[in-house]
Amino acid sequence: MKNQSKPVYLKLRDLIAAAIIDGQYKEGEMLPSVRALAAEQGANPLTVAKAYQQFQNDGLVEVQRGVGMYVVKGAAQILRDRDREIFLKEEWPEIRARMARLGLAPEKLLAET
Amino acid sequence: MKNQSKPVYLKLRDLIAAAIIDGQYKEGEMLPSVRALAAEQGANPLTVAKAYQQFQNDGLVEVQRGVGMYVVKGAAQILRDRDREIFLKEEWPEIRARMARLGLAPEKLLAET
DNA sequence: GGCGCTGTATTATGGCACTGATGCACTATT
DNA sequence: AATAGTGCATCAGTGCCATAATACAGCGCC
Repeated sequence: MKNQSKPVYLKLRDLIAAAIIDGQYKEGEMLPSVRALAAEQGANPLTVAKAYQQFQNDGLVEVQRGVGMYVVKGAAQILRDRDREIFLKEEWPEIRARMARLGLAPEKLLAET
Repeated sequence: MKNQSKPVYLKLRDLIAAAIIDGQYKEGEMLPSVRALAAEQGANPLTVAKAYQQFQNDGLVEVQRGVGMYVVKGAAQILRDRDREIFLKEEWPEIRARMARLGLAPEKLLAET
């Protein structure tokens, strides 16, 4: 009955990415250890590691074995640019199409915020 | 990397819902048979049946056993209203938050279409 | 009745993603 | 050396998804 609409490691990935972009995890500083973040989020250390893995592959964090993982310089910028690209190219068109189908008026949505 | 790995039966569900809302599958008319849609979409008949199942449960289609499944009157309206509700309450806030994080201006994007 | 079209139920199987427990390798500090 | 903190690899368990192979049941038409 573990019904999560979204896998935990992806949620964590988004959480971490947001933290980096917002400067909560600053560049050059160390990320929370897998065990620490796992305890904080009530997840498994391995699941957190899997989330971190994504950032290693992209070269956004550097691993010092036995020490910790550090945020690479310029990671926030890269991350934001990349996410912006993905959002505009892949997600936004779908959102627009869906709004059109549902007959939602853009002006209304903007007024409500 | 982003698997567009959404379950097939959910993709089909969205596809059918969109078709009903757009009037492609008109009210009172018959939906494609499970076998027909399966062949057309390159899916398994059982998977299509699973997608159709969702609409039966919601009373949006009526089953005439041995004949076919028919779109109930008012289904398009109900479907659109329900989807609109979900979109506004659950998805739109997240989209807004994400756009804010990425430094994207909603007015600009909405104006461009 | 016979044929062909509908949807439905059953059972089994393979694949794959997610999660978890345990232990190991490495490093810094004492 | 001892200790405690890192990340990482291995193995296993679980659940969902999709498919397959049938078989069954209702309806319309000839």
